[in-house]
Amino acid sequence: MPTHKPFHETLDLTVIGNMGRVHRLCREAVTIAVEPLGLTQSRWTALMHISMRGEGLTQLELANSLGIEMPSLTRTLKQLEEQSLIVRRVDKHDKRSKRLYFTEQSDAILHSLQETISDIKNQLYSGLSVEQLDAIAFGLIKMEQNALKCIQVNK
Amino acid sequence: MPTHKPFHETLDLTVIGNMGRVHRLCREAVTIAVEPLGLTQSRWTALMHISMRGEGLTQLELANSLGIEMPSLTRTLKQLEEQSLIVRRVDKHDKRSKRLYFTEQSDAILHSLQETISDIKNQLYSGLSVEQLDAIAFGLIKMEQNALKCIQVNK
DNA sequence: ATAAAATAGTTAGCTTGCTAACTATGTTGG
DNA sequence: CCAACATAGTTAGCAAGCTAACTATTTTAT
Repeated sequence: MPTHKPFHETLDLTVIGNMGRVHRLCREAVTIAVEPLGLTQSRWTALMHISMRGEGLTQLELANSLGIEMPSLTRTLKQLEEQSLIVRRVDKHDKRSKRLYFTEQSDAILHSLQETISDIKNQLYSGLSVEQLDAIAFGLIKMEQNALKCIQVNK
Repeated sequence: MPTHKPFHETLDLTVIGNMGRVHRLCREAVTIAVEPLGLTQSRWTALMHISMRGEGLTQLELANSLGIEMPSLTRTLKQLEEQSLIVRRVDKHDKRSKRLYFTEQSDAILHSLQETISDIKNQLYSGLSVEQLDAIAFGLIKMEQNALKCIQVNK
């Protein structure tokens, strides 16, 4: 058997490694709390962003807001439309675009979502000061920029 | 159409939202650089952790190290074994356990991996001080604990 | 004016996380 | 001692991210 130098002497991907797990757990925490509403993680996130950005935004705008690609969003929106929580209407001036609107059914759900998420958010961020949260947010943005540059160069 | 209060007045999931995207991009940056070796993200991560923890660890130990569940790991290890980059050997004393070992083929790959990842890591963390990275790591760990508590309570 | 390029969205299929339910082995308590 | 429970690993199938390749429009450039 060959011998191998341990990676940890030259390599520390702790932050990257932790991020995925923490992200999964945070989303799961919300999803469990929100389960009675029949919403998965991608669906409540999408609803939340539509509400945040305001009804009538296009799918592309929503995808950018969510930081995901269009095909990922298409699936989620299809499910939300089947649940009658949104409608997709073709834009009058540009027939390629579809704009997103809420329905009567989504009203109650949105209020419940808002309260639940606000509550969970407090629990997730508890013990962390605004400064600490800012530091994390700053670090993440910096790492995102670095990653994009890195991908650009090597692709 | 019903009216809706915008979420952003009461809700800020920026950090959580960013985490998933940043994590994906960081992993992608490494995966692109490492592509010539024929390794996907889950496979190079697993190899790296086996190297870090030392050959001969069990699958369960590796799963814990990676922060993923056993079934997720089983698939990745099956692929690595098909690529002849690891072998799984049943433990002598506990026939339920399988211990993980490198092969002759993995030797060259591991060295190349180590160098590439070390390089990418520097790029990803560039512009961030040790203090800032510590702050992020601390924040992530705190949020993970909060999320686990939250899941426990609501489940 | 129209042919070519760009853009919005969809579909198909991959990756990698998950849970639930299973097998096989090991441990423990009555 | 052995029945019940616990543990390591696997299999099957879901969730949600992705890219590549497609359609249908819109814009641009000759």
